[in-house]
Amino acid sequence: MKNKIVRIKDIAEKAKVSTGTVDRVLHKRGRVSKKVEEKILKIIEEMDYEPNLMARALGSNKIYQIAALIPDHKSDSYWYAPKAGIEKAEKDLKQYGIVVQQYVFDPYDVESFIKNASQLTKDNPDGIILSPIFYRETLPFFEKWKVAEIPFVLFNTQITEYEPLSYIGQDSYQSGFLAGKLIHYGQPEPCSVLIAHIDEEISNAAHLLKKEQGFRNYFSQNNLEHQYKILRIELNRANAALFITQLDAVIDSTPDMASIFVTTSKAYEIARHLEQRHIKHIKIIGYDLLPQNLYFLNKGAISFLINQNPKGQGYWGIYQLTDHLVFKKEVPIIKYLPLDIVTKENVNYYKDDEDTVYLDI
Amino acid sequence: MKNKIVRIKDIAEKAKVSTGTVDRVLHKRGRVSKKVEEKILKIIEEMDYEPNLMARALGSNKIYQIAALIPDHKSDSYWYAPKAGIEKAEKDLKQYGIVVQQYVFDPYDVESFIKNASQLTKDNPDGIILSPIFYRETLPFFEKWKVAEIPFVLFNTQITEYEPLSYIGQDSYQSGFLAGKLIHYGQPEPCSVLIAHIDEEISNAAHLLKKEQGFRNYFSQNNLEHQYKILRIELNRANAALFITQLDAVIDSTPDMASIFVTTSKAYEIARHLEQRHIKHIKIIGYDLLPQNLYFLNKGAISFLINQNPKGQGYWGIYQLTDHLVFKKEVPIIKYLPLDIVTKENVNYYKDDEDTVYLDI
DNA sequence: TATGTAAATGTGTGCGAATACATTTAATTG
DNA sequence: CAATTAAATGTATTCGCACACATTTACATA
Repeated sequence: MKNKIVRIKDIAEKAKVSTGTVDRVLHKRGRVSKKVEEKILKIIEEMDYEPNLMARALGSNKIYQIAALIPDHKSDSYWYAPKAGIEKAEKDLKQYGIVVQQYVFDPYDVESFIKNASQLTKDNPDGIILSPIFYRETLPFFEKWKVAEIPFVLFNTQITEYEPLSYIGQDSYQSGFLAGKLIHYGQPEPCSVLIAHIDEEISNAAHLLKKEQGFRNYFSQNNLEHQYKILRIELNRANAALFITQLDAVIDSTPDMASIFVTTSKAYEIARHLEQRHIKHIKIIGYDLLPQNLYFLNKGAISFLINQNPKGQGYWGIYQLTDHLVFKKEVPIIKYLPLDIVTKENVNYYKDDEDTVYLDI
Repeated sequence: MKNKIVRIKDIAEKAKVSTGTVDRVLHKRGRVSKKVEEKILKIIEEMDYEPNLMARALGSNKIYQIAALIPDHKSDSYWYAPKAGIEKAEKDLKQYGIVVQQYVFDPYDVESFIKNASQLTKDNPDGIILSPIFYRETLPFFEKWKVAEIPFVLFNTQITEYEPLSYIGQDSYQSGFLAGKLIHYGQPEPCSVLIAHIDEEISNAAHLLKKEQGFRNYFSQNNLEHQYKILRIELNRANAALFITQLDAVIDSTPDMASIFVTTSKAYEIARHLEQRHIKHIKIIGYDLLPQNLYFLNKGAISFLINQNPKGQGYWGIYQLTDHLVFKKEVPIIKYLPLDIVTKENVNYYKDDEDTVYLDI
């Protein structure tokens, strides 16, 4: 009942030492005799001491430089949201001494990535957040950061070598699985279904393959293989004519195609094309709430979007780093964000208004 | 570039007054000459002063008593989650001087509500959070709290008279609308659909009616009225035999019934009964991730659950009060939580593990 | 002009922790 | 055993703000 807040001073009194000694124990700064250390630790345990985070942040009066290595949203608007999330987090956490320096690279240019990553490394920040979209080129930097003991957080794309402080993103496999369910639920009759990978070099994009695999497994695990024929296609918008030709080819040669699952955020490209051809019976499921996708979602051309919450990913990344750096909290190694099913009727609550605050129970 | 953090002291220096005077202006404590006040306000504006919230909370060293007037979860397990959310928030916000006192009433006993509300009022807390499930009986207390200038936050159930500090919950109408979509999407062929209200006195539960209305409007707005026949039923578990009789009656008299929309968190009761009768072709859509619901969701007996995030509601309520009391922030009058569509394939990411943290971008 | 008084303004301390620095104690050496 | 030094422990100040209290100013009144 009467749980008064325990302060360092209280611990010190009880242990009959000074606050300085307690502090040393709390921060493992050494220079404390084993005997005393043990006694203090025991008392801390007993009294259930919890540091006052505000006093801590105030007293240490430190500035933490966090580096954000992110793709340029001018090259791919998907990256606008993580950037926004990062900036929101910076604003919220400024009071704890968090400062974020952005290093923006061109997602279609490896050199640009390397250049920025090098500069970042030279600047020696206290923490790093990045989306490691270039697998091979990222590894050497991980190595360096490990050596320099700079914690780094990954978002959007997961790389398991050189264990990061934390990964924030979705379970790609499960999201594909979920897409399978949504298509199956809306299409109980036998039909053909198309998986469309758009705009990514599939060989280098492990998460797209995972999505595909999850999707396929939904049908196989539910013994639906004989009812659903699953096709796949890789498209690239760089060559618009080819894009259309290839898409038309598969559509025209598959009269019973009922649904298309787009594994990237480019579902709107398919929707637009189907609209131009006045095809209405093909349902589309895609990812992410880009304005273009929302347009077709509201028109009914896209049935569902799975929200990867890119803004939340950015926000969370900074948040986790802050927890680690400022509050010395333990941070979950993997933070899977929910697989939000977004449709015309609930999209309003996922669209991002500036005031949304991320909470986490 | 060089935006050093602005402190009260900086303002005082620039205005050539003492920090005390600036403090008085900041807190509108009066006792400052008009001329000086204006000057200081101008400087505050110019320098874009933002108070250091930690220093503030630390310096004021105040304890805020928040009263939580909540239904007993022993009477209805739905209320377990909000309570958990409130307790989580209390734990997280303890460091800011937040203490929550719970007043638990029996949701099936108006007297119990009144008794607790009276006691609460007598205890004169700094803020109140409640779910006003008894409409009529709540209003007089709102009146009192308004007079006493105690901010109160509503969750789960919205009452618009006596504007509260904030309402946290879902848009019931829209959630019904969404349920309509989900049923329509999974059931494109003409059929009958049942709306089931379980365990609530419908006349007093405005939000259930809103759900029903939203549900019906989905079909009418999409010109589906002639394809879908919508039935409704009110059931009460208090009389188990009657419950079953009534349910069976409507099922047996409606051979083309394809879906049931349960407007409360009791979808599992329907699912259980259908299972006992070995009926598998009827799809169920309900609310909330109660363990019993999850059981049938994972079995496939319940197709979708709309997550009202009751834990989040509780958490958010306390959080908003804290923002208001401690940080003097402006708080959104309505905080609609998203209409999460939960199905077997994504339920894992909505289930509540203890460590989840609510974030809010 | 002296005095009383309210309004206006200034000052000092504490909140809980971090940290630099000061002091005490113990161990080691010639 | 005193001198030296390293290890262990203690103390004072700071962070930015709130708030109680102290002080100064302005103005009215006798």
